[in-house]
Amino acid sequence: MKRIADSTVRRLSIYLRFLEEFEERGLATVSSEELARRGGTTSAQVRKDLSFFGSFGKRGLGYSVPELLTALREILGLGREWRVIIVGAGKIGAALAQYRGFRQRGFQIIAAYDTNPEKVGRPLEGVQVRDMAQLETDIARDRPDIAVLAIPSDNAQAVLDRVVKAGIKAVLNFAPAQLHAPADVTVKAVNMAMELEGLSFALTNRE
Amino acid sequence: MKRIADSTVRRLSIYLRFLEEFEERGLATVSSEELARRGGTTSAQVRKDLSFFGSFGKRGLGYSVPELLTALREILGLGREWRVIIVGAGKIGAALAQYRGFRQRGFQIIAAYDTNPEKVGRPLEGVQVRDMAQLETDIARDRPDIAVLAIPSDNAQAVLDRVVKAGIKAVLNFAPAQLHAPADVTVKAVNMAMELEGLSFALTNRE
DNA sequence: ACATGTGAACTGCTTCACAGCG
DNA sequence: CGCTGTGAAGCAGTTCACATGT
Repeated sequence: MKRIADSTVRRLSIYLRFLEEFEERGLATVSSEELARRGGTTSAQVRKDLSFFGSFGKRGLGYSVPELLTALREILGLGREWRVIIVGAGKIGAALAQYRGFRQRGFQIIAAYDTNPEKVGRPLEGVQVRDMAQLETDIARDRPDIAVLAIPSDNAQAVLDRVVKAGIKAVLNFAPAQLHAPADVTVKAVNMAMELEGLSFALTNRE
Repeated sequence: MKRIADSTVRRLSIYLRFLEEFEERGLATVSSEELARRGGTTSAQVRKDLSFFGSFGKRGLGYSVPELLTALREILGLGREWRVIIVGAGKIGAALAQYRGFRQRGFQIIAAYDTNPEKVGRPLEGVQVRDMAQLETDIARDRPDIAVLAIPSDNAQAVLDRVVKAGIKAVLNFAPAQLHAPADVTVKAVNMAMELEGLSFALTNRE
């Protein structure tokens, strides 16, 4: 398959949200123009994004909401359950564990990990906290698809190396560190400090 | 000033982190090559990024670590304290309130806001929780620079409108919703669900 | 000799504009 | 006629390659 731009995938996620909303409201069809307006982009962009994956619309009419919804879920791989582990049972790990948006879209949190003996064994927001020492054996047994790193920067690369070696191919990193992984492993980063610095830059450099 | 790409600003944040580390280790100079290797980019990219703001290096030698550090802090607007409010005292708000990386870089959290009377009045991770009803009057008095939205999607646009109307020009949004604001207001979004969907896509569409 | 700074070339994402089809 | 689907054009960000300064 042709390589798809990151920006395209992010917009597909956005369209998906609107379509879910439209479905709830019982709307039968939607135009690229409508999706664009809501998503802060252009109708041409919407059509181009979708065109990479097929022809989902009807000329002169627009897109069937349920049909496009199904197509987008398929494209994004949301037609199945993904097994997720959270590494780090601190405040951020806890916030993630209780986040309803995950389960809702098929991301099932199967366990959290921490080194702190105080936390190990106790449930965290309904998720079992296990000892980091078990990480490799657990991954071999439970075969999670995704690891979320909610740990300090210092250990982030070391822990990434461990989960990668154990066979994980997708990682979401919350540590404010630039991590390196093999090409067949996808690493996405959420860096709050960096976003704030972007705001600081914007506030400072406005004419 | 020429418009600076978002991607450039993000990379400057990354370089800043490495320079802080280099300074701690007492290194005097660093080359664009070294910064590139650590940051997962190319030396030409590093030099181009910096060139938008001036000439900070010495040919044949590289960049002075302390000098480039000072320059980057200046560029990113980190030479001052930024006043931040957190709207939403839930789990995510709590995780943000205790996050040490903020204060460390000059982002001072002056208050959190919530509608829940159980939470109002009690401190959250050392931050005072106030009633959302006071939002406008407090903003007028305290003049925060940045608002962080850690609230459910349903209210996110309404709350954004309120803080914008009260004079806030920079917003960091954690709600998984596409928000719209006037052009003179910078809105950055952190969307965990969307990042996970990006991973789902990557896992699904690999050849 | 070495590493920066930068115009030029390139790559790839976005926008345009219109043919195609319901 | 209206709106999609899509080549072509336009534009922005990245990479190249070398002149420049130490």
